[in-house]
Amino acid sequence: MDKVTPRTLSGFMELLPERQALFDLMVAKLRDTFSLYAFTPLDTPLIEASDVLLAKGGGETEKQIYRFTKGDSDLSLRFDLTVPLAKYVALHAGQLTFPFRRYQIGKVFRGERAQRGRFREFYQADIDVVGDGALDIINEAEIPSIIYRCFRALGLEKFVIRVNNRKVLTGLFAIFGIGEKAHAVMQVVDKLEKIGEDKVLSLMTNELLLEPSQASQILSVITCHDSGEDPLLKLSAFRGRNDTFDTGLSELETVLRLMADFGVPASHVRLDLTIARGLDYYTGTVYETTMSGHPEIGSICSGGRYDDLAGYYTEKKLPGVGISIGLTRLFFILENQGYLNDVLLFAPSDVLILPMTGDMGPSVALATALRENGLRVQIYSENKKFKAKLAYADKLKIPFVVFLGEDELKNNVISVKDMTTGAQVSAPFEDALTRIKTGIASRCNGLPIKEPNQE
RNA sequence: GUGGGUGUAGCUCAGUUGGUUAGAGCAUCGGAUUGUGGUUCCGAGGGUCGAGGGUUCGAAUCCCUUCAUCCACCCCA
Repeated sequence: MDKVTPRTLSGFMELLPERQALFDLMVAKLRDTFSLYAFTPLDTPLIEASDVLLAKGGGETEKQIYRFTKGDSDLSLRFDLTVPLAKYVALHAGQLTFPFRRYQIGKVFRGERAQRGRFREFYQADIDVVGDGALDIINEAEIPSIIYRCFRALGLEKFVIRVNNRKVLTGLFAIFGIGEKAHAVMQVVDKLEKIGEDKVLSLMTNELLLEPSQASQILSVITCHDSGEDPLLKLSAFRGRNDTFDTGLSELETVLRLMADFGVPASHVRLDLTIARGLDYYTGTVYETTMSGHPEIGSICSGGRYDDLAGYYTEKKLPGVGISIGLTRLFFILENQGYLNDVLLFAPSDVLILPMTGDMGPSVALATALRENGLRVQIYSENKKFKAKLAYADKLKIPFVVFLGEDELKNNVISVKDMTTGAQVSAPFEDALTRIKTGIASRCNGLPIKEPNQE
């Protein structure tokens, strides 16, 4: 009979057990950090009614969304966690307490061509604060500081949180008299780092039909950081000529100042006027975080302020600020940069019990006793050759193997083999337990813990 | 959606101008060693050379088609 070829679709990640355990450790670390900042966990369905997910409509979303029908239902897989949040908040606004601080970690789906660092199914970790009617700007500084803490908690050091403000850009473009082209200009400016100044300049003059003098003036402001100038200083020269600009600049100054108070060192923050983000719902502060050594992976974290999150679902005005971490990308960066090397000792259990008697009773009782002492224990119950049993422990990197046979039972001891050193001793239960526990304690079974303040 | 590269064992890849029975490393399994793993040694299994068609005495190799995959663009986490 012909077998179906087992395969995993391109762009869908599937990990072997050891790497999966590491991935889960990463996620656990993030959850802990989010909790520190008083965010509450949330989960929403993977599948939603298509009209709900596509309420915003148009563009890439519609092209990339996985959409299907089941009977008469028109359904779609969520392509981010922000739209489901908007629906959730609009739907349950009456029962929620605002400001609503939630985090959500889950899979999202995008039907685009897979590439390095680009998946069709990937995990996002979102944190958002949603206000009722109003939301203080302090949140716009706290959110990126959480990102900083998360990344440091994972052991990452070489990353930069780029901050910008859309009001500053739109205001600036209005001052230059190209307000109606602001959106298109932002899109082009966003490419600066990728295609370079000359190409952006030619796009601006040739495609967007800006005056060459306008274009170069705009660029000189936007790229002033590269020429060693202080962007804030450069920008303040334009103060007083456009209300939106003035508001944006004040916001930007406040956010940058508060971020420092929230504990983000200047080395990890950068006012970058080139980031604009194509996403429509950002109205103020925007963030983008990239790894210094990995430009090819692109952004692993981005977000910003939106004034009207749930406008497609409700009359209620619900402003918010949020950020989204691309966990699947983040995981590959952690692996590639060797941050997980320290935890390669990860094993699913601390002790493997090899029963040497026909009666499994004593082994089961031993397993129970060890588990009651907090050890992760597994009984090898398969009828294999002895060497195969030890090889099993070896392959899974289980640090201790316990033998329980006639000799041990007779003398009321257990034999413990330390798989790292090869040393083996027979000792009474309590003695053996201490031995194992000390051994386990010296192993690293978590992600490296680095406190943000220990620079 | 547009453009380019690559498809040979479970994985990473060799394979000469087209020429006998398609190879290596790793992995797997067996043995050396039936109450002792990792190292070593010996051995074994595993392939419709992505698929279909064509040229040829002869195709993994050349041509066409198709599928898959990777990269770049678009867009994005």
